Amino acid sequence: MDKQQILSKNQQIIFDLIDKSSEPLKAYTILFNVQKKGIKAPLQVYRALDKLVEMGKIHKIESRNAFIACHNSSCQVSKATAFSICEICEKVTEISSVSLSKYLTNFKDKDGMKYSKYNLEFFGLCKKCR
Amino acid sequence: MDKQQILSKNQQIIFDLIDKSSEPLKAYTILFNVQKKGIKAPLQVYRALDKLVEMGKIHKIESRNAFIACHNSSCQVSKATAFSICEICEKVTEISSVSLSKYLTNFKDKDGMKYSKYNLEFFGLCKKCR
DNA sequence: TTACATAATGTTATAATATAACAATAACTA
DNA sequence: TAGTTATTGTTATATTATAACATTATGTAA
Repeated sequence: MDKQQILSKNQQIIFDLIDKSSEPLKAYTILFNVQKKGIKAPLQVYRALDKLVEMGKIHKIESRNAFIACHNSSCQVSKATAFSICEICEKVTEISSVSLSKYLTNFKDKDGMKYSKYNLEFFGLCKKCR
Repeated sequence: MDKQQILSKNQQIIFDLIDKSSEPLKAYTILFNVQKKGIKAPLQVYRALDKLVEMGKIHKIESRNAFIACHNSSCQVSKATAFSICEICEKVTEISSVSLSKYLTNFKDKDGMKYSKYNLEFFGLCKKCR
């Protein structure tokens, strides 16, 4: 899907909130923050989140049940995601390493099988917390 | 922590169930299956799961909220996990590739930071579903 | 421009996943 | 054997996510 596509009203409201956030946002945190904009129900949030993930505009941090905006300009990595997560301050950074994505995209398991889609989460301490 | 350590009663019951399962098990599926053994409450299950994950006896498949037994004999990979997940039949296989774990353990981000812990989930179609 | 299809929205209810708080018991250790 | 830590039991509740159904908006092709 094309990242340049136009967002619907709810999608735009929720994307804007996630995009301007400095940290991953959880669904109910999002809900709380967009209630003044008329989005009242969890399902409205989850539906927008699903679509935004599909489009590659945001990513879900699976280990945290939280969402961050994609910071890779290139579309093709939306199915090949890697993040670093600080175990103290919970800061999450999207990793955009060409060599890493090449390595993982080309990785073959012992049956010779390749996987076009993956999600990688690194854990450790960020600069500040070390 | 040492994988050879003795498990407590609840830990053993829950580990045995996960270990003999051919697919990842969810917490409430586990609960249902161990009620006849006297484990009645979700918290009893979650506490055992937490400990088993800590010990490296089981792993959590984050994208599925489910748990599988570790099938790597070597302890040192309990903090460096990789799985393949079939998007049709949901079959999950733990990947034990020395080159992959070496690559990821030695991976440095653009700040030169290394991460000793990671979780990688590959998605695609398994042999049967292709 | 209208009919049809598809996407998005709104709403209520409920399912599924996970933890808080407190009390009691068992196992380890000095 | 006293003190400490790990484990268990129990009730209640918090958090995350989806089902089901009705409605409105948008895109598309005759």
